Amino acid sequence: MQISSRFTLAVHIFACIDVFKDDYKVTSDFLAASTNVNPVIIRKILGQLKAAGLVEVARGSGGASIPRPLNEISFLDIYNAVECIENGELFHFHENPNTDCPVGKNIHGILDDKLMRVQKAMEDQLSSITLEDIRKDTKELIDLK
Amino acid sequence: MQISSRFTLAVHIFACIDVFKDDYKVTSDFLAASTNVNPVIIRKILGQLKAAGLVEVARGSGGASIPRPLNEISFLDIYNAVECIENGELFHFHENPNTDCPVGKNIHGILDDKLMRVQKAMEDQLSSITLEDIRKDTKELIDLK
DNA sequence: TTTGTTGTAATCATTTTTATTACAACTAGA
DNA sequence: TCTAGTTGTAATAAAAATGATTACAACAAA
Repeated sequence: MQISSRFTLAVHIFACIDVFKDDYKVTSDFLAASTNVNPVIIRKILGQLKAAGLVEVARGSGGASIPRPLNEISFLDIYNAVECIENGELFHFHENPNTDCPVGKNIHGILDDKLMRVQKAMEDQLSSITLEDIRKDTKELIDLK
Repeated sequence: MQISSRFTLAVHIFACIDVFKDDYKVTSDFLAASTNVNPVIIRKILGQLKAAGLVEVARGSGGASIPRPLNEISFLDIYNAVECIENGELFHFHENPNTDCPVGKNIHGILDDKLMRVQKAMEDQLSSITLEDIRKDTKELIDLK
């Protein structure tokens, strides 16, 4: 199954905060309007990003901001903040393989290192992309039009 | 969310077919017993693998077999056969970002190439692992005990 | 004190996964 | 040819995850 839209939503949120930080108070309603997603969903994601120290959210007065340099926030940081993958494992195993079967008994052990390599390759790529890349590309596209 | 256990199940199925091919008729019930998964699920996965040309299943008399050399079947082949990811895209986007917002209008375009790189890295790793690797490791573990 | 906002609980609809029952179609062997 | 075992598939259900929505207390600034 696909990786939850929470991840792409989170990147969208960051892009909005950065683009509009000087001209608007970027509230959950503001972000909901740009993403076309319910404001409560936005607030949940902001809560996860806040817990990971990736955004600051002003209680009461409202508005989100980014407390760190954009090049210090990677896609992997965001992914980890919002994904909540069980055990941090990308691949799901069937629960109770038959331990009386030599294959059933060993399948997890046989696959673990290989699947970990796959997951690592993906996470390495995620960590190579930062919000600074997004900022540049966004600016370019906005200036263009 | 995690990648469906259909993938790890499929690898388990291949390992069983190979290990037991000389001593048993490897039916969906046999595989269900080793994986501890319902035989209908096994038959569905076998159907997907068959459609991809990765296994042969004997209608009527029963039993599955692998028609190709193990080193010619990669994890990516299996992943593609059973995953059925929508559009083949690993990452899910929120549906209707606001096109009146410069960020909403461009977010998909901005992210596409970057997310494709991530997906590609993962798929490249998947394609580097074959059933021959599984056969070796399985044999080793079984002989050991 | 008013106004706008956040954080969060509760509920619901939808989708996806997995399990399960049932049975027609099929094949090999008796 | 009949029987027994198996596959393919439909139908249904249960469980889990996602996302939407309503509601409201807590909060902070003007």
